[in-house]
Amino acid sequence: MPPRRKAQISSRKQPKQARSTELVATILEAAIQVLTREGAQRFTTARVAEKAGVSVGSLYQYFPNKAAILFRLQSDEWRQTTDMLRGILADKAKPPLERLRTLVHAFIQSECDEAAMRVALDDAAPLYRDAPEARTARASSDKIVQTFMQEALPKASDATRALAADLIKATLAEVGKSFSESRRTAAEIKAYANAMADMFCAYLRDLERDGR
Amino acid sequence: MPPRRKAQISSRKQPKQARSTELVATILEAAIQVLTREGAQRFTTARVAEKAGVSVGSLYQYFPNKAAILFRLQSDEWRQTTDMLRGILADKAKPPLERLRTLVHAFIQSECDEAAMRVALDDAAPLYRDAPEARTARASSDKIVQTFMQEALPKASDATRALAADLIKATLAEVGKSFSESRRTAAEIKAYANAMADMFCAYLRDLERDGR
DNA sequence: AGCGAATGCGACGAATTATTCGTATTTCTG
DNA sequence: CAGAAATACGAATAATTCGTCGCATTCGCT
Repeated sequence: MPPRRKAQISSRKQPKQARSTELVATILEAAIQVLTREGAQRFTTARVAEKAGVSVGSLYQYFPNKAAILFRLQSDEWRQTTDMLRGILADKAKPPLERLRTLVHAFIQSECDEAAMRVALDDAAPLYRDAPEARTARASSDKIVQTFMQEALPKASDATRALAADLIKATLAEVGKSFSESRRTAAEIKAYANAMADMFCAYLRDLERDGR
Repeated sequence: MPPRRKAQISSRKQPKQARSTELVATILEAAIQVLTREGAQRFTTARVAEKAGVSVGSLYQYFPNKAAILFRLQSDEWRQTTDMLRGILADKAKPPLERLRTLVHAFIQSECDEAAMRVALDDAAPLYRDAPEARTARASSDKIVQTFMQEALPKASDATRALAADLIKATLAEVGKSFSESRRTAAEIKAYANAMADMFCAYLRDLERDGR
């Protein structure tokens, strides 16, 4: 059942007519439903096709395999998130650390809003994680944080900046994920985001003060 | 293939003779091999049994299902880690924040030492995550961090302490996991652990200074 | 209308899988 | 050493799974 070797993930065929474009959209929507309602374990091409009211054969016209559907979902989520974060960090009217705080809140909130899907998508990660397309996608967010660090840590060395960027990026992503797994009230979410922002700010302030 | 309903995870039968005790040990060792070498996807009872030089039937004498084997591995790892951390935090000769720094280094290091297994075990998490046994196990580590926070943040409120404990615990666990996925040099590991410790210390110092 | 291309279908093949159960073997006990 | 209990075996079973293929239908266009 697991594809023996390299998983091709790039799309098999581009939809050329309106109906097939819509079909792809229908499939993706159904895929989200199946993923959130049934979980990663029970995410199968047959179930997705059935939910979409489409035949498996049609599905395989536009997605070379199961992993491709998952990767597409992940990719869409990802683009959406990075766009949001880029927008927040670009607002140069506010000081860097305040932007960072806004970012943390926005990220945690979005993570909690779609917790079920994020968790399921994460469970399915082994299926698409090693695809080359996934790796290239990651690089784009690195740049966003890197340039932010230039502003937040003007006095620091490049190495320090890179390390801080790595750490904050990982913390945000991973901890957000684990936090979203357990249902929380709005107040808890806010408190947690604040604490995380406090932690980041304290760290960055120290780094800048010591001028490393 | 996925067990339709609730996964029983507690052990089926206790080994009573020496040979069966050894058999269980052999199975667990083989399970580690399979998990690290083949990954979570290809972790099957048949493969484990084969690697152990044992029949599947024998395996099922002592493990009610596949998830039970994985849970057992995770459980062992977990106990080992918490024991180590407890030991580090108990050394009251050093000031709290210094102990925390030692702890971060030890944790990240151990995570990197067995990266392959940790990653694979994490990939398989959906199979055992929802078992009640897994939930109870988590509580014991909470206590360790909680009591440490009493020392590190004597002036803070209980709510603040709980939040800080949650945050640091999650960061350590999750970020350690993601960090271990990519191979790193010893120097990088050290630098990263230091940065993380810096971040924690900066945060805790701020909390304590403000006396919340 | 009519023709080629695009699209849609879903039964089917091939492959894996987890787990059971009847039987054979070994160990323990008195 | 005999009978019972524990242990070990592994072929057989029942479910799922992914992905394909030949054929039917619809679309876009002249």
